[in-house]
Amino acid sequence: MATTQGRPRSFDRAAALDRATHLFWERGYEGTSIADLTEAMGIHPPSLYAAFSDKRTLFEEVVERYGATFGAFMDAALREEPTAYAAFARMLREAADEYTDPGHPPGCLIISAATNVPAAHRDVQDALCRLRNRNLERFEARLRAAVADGELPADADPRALAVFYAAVIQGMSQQARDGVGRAQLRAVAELALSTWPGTPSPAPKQR
Amino acid sequence: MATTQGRPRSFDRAAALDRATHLFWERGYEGTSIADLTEAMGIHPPSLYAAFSDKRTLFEEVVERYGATFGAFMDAALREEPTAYAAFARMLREAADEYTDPGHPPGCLIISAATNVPAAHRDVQDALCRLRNRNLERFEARLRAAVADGELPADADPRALAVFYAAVIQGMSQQARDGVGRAQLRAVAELALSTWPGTPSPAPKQR
DNA sequence: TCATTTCCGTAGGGATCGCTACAGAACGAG
DNA sequence: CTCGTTCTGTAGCGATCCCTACGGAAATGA
Repeated sequence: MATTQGRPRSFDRAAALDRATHLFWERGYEGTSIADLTEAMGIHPPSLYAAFSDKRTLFEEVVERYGATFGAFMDAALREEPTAYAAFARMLREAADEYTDPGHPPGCLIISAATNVPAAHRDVQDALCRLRNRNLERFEARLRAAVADGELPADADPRALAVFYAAVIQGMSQQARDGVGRAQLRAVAELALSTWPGTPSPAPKQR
Repeated sequence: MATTQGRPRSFDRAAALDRATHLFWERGYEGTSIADLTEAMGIHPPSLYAAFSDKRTLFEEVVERYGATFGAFMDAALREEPTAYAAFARMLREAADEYTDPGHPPGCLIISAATNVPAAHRDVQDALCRLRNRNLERFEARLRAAVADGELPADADPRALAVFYAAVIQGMSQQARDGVGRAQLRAVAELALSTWPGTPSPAPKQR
């Protein structure tokens, strides 16, 4: 009964979604046309619309899948690491590696795929903005918990630290897209970590 | 002799350029159409093309003017401040104020106006990328000079510091576009400054 | 085999894109 | 005044945008 009736789909839906992810990642929502997508998928428009509804819905599915795979390292770090410092250290270091992985486009799709949009498609921009701000709130919550736990001093500002680390990560994505290499992004991660409140200034290679 | 022949232009070219700057700043190159521009300028397409050649050339003039006005604070800080620390401190603090100025769109046009681009217009994206990378090299040159002067320790890494501060500034632009306020961006600037090599880690108040 | 269901390729619709041909309008020069 | 020059509005070009109507093709179920 699980078998579908009618003519079966002649292409691999998951592979097609991968191609779409790659294109949206590289050129953004507006920069990727249906013609680009169908050409990369090796299909024709009606097949795309039958499988993915429309461009907007396809993009949503791409973003969702991106968050569950390439973007999952952030949630994992926040969830798995025992201390806030370990979580942010892991996030920053993995971001440096992830954003410069030669196996896919540089940078982060959620950060860069919908920044230039006509007024009619503002909702796409807003959707990614919401995802970014949700991440920012997760950062802040984790840092607030660290203050409550005593891991961070009582006068530490969780909101400011959250915005700072989010800004560094977004800046790393932009730098990766501008061609900065992995080693330099790793150095950026270490510099950002050296601001951690209470960290002795002789960090890895100081003094 | 300075008087022009023929029918005079019926609109203020500088004011029209301001409107164009505002639109490109807010929606980016691809997100802004000729119809958007002519409507905001209160003119019709032939007038725009007579005054600004074409969309690409208009955008270049907008970028140039932006760099000479809103974006000039970076060059000014690097040129006018006596020490590298003072230069970067001023840049970061002025970026926080500039990117959240309610008098114009949030963030930086050069950072965010051409990130999602179809393959055919890649050259616009590349032009802004070159501007960003040129800034990055200026950062590095100033930091390298600070090492040579003895302001920074000999084992400081000018390239890594340059990428770090550039990333923070780009991240601040993105955060401003996502709605983060001026006070929080200022806090981000102070956190970024606290990584300055040799700075004592407790730096709640500067100057 | 036949009916049903679903997908595929062709072909194109309606809207918008950047841009421009054209003719009339507003100026200076003579 | 007329002439030449430059700008302005109308109107529309070809290309591309996202999307879909349509009929044939390929599968299942009877």
